[in-house]
Amino acid sequence: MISNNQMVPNSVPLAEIAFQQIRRRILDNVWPPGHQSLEQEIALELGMSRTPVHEALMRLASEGLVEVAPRRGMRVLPVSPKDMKEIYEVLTALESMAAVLLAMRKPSSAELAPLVAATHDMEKALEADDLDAWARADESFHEKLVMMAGNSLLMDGVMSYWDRAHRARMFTLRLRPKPIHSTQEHMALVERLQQGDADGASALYHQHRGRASRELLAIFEKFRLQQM
Amino acid sequence: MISNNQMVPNSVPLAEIAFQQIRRRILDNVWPPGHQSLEQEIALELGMSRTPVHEALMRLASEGLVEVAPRRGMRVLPVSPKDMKEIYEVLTALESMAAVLLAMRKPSSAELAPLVAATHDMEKALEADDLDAWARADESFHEKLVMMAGNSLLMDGVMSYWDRAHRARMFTLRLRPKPIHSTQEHMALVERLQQGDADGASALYHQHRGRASRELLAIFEKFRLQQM
DNA sequence: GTATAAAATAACGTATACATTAAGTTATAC
DNA sequence: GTATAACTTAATGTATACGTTATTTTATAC
Repeated sequence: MISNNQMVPNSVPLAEIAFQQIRRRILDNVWPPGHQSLEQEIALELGMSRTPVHEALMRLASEGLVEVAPRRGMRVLPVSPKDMKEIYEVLTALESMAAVLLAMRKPSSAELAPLVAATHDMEKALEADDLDAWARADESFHEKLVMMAGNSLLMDGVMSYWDRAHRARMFTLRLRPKPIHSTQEHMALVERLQQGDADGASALYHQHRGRASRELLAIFEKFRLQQM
Repeated sequence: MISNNQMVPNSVPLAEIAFQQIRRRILDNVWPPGHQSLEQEIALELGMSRTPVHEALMRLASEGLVEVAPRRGMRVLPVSPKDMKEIYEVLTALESMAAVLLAMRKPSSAELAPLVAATHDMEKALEADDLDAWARADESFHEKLVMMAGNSLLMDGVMSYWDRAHRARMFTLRLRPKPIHSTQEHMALVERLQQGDADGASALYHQHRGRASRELLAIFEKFRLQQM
């Protein structure tokens, strides 16, 4: 049995692995909001020393997923209704800018085909009553759109903010009214993009995200989810 | 002589100090784009060990101010015209959202007074030909506006993106045409805010930032600043 | 029995030690 | 003389050791 202590440090830093692993546990609700862990515990669980774990926790804290209390390690942060409101406002700003940038490029229908395909996937998932598949297709639509805007900084920002909203969105997925309007709104948006109608695309996007945001926050209120 | 090695760790973490110190050197161009330093050198200069310096560098890298090359330490990143274009697109999205949020709150004139005051400071600075004072007043206007929007996540994001654009803006401050239109645009914006005209405020903000962005990029082209 | 003070324990921030790896230099062979 | 290979050097990533501080527990006094 090989038992030296640095078997595979090859090219992927342990700090990066720690970051990804902890992030995944949080996003998948394996570590639900309020969960606490000590650096030492995490290090042991991940088979590394405290150093890379500490570095990962600092990063996760700056991304708003955890808080590091002075003496009781990290704590997975809940997402309050206020947080969700703020996140959605930022996302609406960034994503509608992506729509504007894309519209100004006057994309061809060929270029927009993946968006149409994703929208069809949403429709099919809805007919099959597969909400998870619907959520995946919906995320895919928005991701493709932001990617096509051609601004990598914008893309990075959007992804970071998505992370914070992910758990709340998953939680409310089965509590909110069936998202029957989304496919129509997506198709209308694609049409505007193809016409190069930046203002129209922006307005539609604001409307689309505004509705989603309102629905989500209404559920939060309804279920008295002060935190989740 | 006291000579133990942990004299003043009281309350402010060294990693935070390292982050601030290095950030300031970069923003003030003490370490210009392209400047390289080794972790050990920085640690020596700041009177601490490599550990907190390493942590600070990771953070600075994630904020886009430096890059950590595999073996030659950190390197201060230049800001390319493409970077500036991307940063300004993101900032335009976030700040115009701030204007929308503020307008929807229908702020009183008392609340908006600081914005008017900052605009007057800009005017005075322009008359006195004091470009540094003008830049400070201009930044103050935008900062106050974003702060008043009441979304702390938005505020944090804007500040982070400002950091990246700061050096380029300082550099072009004396190369671009005198910013005589800014005060008018600011006053027009304040008027829209006071009327609660969210769409008008948003449109004006886009126009305002769009003009600034075009002017800045034109200078970059003119001076062939492939990087700075 | 309760409250306060002191001591012990535990966790993080930081320093230091170590190992891996990449770059540079030198030596040898053709 | 040039090219390739091996060795030396140096810098980071990670592990470990240490010191400080906060919390908890225990002991003592009222």
